[in-house]
Amino acid sequence: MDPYPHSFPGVQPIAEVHAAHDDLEAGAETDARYRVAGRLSARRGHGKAAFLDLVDRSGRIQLHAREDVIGADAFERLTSLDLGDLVGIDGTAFKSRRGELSLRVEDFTLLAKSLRAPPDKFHGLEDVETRYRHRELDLIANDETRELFIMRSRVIAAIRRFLDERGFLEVETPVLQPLYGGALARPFTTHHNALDRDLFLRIATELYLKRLIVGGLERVYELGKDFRNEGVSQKHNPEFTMLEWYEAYADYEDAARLLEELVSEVAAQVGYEGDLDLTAPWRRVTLREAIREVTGVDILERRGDRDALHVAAAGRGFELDPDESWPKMVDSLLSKHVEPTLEKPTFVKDYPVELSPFAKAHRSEPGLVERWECFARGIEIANSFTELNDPDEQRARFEDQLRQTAAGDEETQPFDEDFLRALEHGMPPTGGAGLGIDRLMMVLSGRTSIREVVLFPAMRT
RNA sequence: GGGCCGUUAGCUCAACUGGUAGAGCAGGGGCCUCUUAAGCCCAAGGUUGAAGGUUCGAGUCCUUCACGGCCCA
Repeated sequence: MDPYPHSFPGVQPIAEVHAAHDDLEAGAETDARYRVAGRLSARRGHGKAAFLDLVDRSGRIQLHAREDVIGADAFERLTSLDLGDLVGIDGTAFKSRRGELSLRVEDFTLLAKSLRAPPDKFHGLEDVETRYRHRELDLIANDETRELFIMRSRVIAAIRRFLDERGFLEVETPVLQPLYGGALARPFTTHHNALDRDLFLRIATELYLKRLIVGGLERVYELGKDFRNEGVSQKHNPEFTMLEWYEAYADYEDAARLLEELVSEVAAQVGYEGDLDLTAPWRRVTLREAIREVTGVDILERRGDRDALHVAAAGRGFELDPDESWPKMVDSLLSKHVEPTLEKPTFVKDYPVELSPFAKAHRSEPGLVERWECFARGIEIANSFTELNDPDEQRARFEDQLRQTAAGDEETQPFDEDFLRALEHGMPPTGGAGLGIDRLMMVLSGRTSIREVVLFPAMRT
């Protein structure tokens, strides 16, 4: 018997076999023959007969092997297979006396030998470290893990479908960039040998995508990996999947409507069964109001006055670092005290300009920009602006970032002359947004760690 | 970066105040033709995360390190 044959054509998903015989009565036989393949997950021997469980991506089915059906020699070979072996089965459907749909084995083929012991058939694989480092074992042993990553794939496919149907073009922009930008984060650096120059792994796709809006592509999106050189946590993996889209002639309100529609439709398509109500419209609240609700502090009454804000927050029992700038204090109040309380999907809108170097000034609120962040289950999942398209204003924002860099801030925005030059050709009014796909998966799956929704999360060595 | 907890057989877990490291599953040998965590009998399976230390004696106590989890920054 060849332990590693080359192929096994004509396999049907196990779920289809179940679907075809849903209403068969216990003890009933059929003439329906199927070819299935998968991994052997359990065996219950009974001398000259045996029950085996076979698992494929779609599900599990019981096999019944009888010596009087396949002959003594084949029976011996089948029952001496190890749990974990990959086998192909030809068999006839029937329902056992206890009502379990099964295949009576008529022929079988070893498709690949497993040389290592599989995880415990009952407890599965529980050791978290092993689950992350050897995800293949997690997928073999734990149905929930397999279902989660199948759902992730379906979510991503549904997102693409949603955007494609609305006239968005999927594009690809550089991952290796001479200058990083589009977010406030530290980049990974790498080196191009032939050019003998350092390059950065992108931290966002924002600036290139807006250059495509300048170029007249009108509606674009990119769904791919960004890289940020920061610590790992339950919410952060150094490489993560981000969707960004930009829509000409739209603003941040349009982007909010698109996001809530996208998420509610995608959730429905993948059969979301969690307890969050994701149907649009979602709650909208200004940043000022959100912070006031939770802390009682009015940030705008103390606009730009970090001492006054510090005192006001301390008076309400919220300690802030007195050396931080006013906008950083606002960010602290938001991320430490407000964000964790936002369970239901919520748009928090209208941010201080200092935190948002690419957002357009608010049409009616001085000192604020048209920006929202969207939160759910206590974490940020998306971020959006009415895009700043005035090149002179953008230049001033870059210059302000340079001053913050000089003051020692490591998460600032480098000056991007190519991007400014593009804006100088004229960018239409544009609404843009970024949606963290890993974060979205946390929300949809109810997982509290990003590592649970990333196939191979970053691990130490 | 700090605090707490964890790391024992391939997997899931035991081992009291320091006293010969055990079990179930998986794997091996046998019995068993409707079981489903099948059952029964037999045998085997270990550098207790690593390195030091205390002790007559360390899985257990101490120190350092590695990796992971949770909480905090």
